Amino acid sequence: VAGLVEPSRLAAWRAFLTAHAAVVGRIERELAATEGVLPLTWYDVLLELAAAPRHRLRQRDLVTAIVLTRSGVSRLVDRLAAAGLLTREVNPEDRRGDLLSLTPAGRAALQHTWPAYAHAIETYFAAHLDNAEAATLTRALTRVRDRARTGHE
Amino acid sequence: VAGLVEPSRLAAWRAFLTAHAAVVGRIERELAATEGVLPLTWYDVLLELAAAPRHRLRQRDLVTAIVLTRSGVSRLVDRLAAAGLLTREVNPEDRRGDLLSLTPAGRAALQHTWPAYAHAIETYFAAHLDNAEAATLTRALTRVRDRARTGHE
DNA sequence: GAAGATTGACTTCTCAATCTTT
DNA sequence: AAAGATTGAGAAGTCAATCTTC
Repeated sequence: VAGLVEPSRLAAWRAFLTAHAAVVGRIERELAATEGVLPLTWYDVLLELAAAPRHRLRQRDLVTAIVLTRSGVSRLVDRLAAAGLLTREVNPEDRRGDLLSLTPAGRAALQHTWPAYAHAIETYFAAHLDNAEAATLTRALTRVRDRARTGHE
Repeated sequence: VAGLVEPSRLAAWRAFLTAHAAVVGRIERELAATEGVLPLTWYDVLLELAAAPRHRLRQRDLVTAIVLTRSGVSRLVDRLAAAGLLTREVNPEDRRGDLLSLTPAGRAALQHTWPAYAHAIETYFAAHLDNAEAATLTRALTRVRDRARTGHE
């Protein structure tokens, strides 16, 4: 298990994998245990919607934003729609993809979830980073993510 | 979507989540497309076994090493055993948990997989980090992981 | 034909309950 | 009772094939 990858970078890779599993697992279990709070993925979808130009998105846009396959997004959106948190509206300008938009209930759920989510991020992630580390993580991981997306290789 | 978490740390959190999904997804698809190469989780289990003191571990040890629940480990080990990559041997000193050990086939698969895996890590992760970033990632993420594990709250 | 979305079949994981051994 | 492991039921994602609209 050596050669081929420079040791300090291999260590970074292992830390990246295990930290993700440990922290995300923790946070998700904590959210699941809290009454009326949305799971992480649901939150992400609604957040993207809230942040979108006219508060409307096609599923296509979610594929890259939340990093899921097309079918994964389709099923996730089904669940959110069934829960009444968003609606699909026909897009008159391109009937291939409906426009998703937040319902009032979706907006409320988003606001209600944020404090619990923020608290979990703070407790299990943010509190353990200093300013310089946070900046480095953002810069390095954003670069890594974008290269992986653009098919780099 | 503000307050409660310092913005630069929130950015780090978002980058952490999306980078993980993008990079791991990429690497797993690449390994899956390569003939005779093991999936990431399988590799991790065999690697832990290879690195263990007498090349033997209980499932219990895998729970923390590869960050899965007990039942997840149980099912994963089932698959590896069915594939002939490891065996369960009764532990005479404590019959509650079998000892896992690599078969020759498991050892061979490990060696055969490493070059492909190393190449993928290099291409989609390591190549995009400089030395300082790699060191910071390891230090910061290891700390974060260990705090999440110890129930920190 | 290409792009957006959906669906069936399948994989892998989690939780909760259970069993065995200590 | 606690620790290690397993199992049934269910959740959520992937791939490949398919359908609709551009």
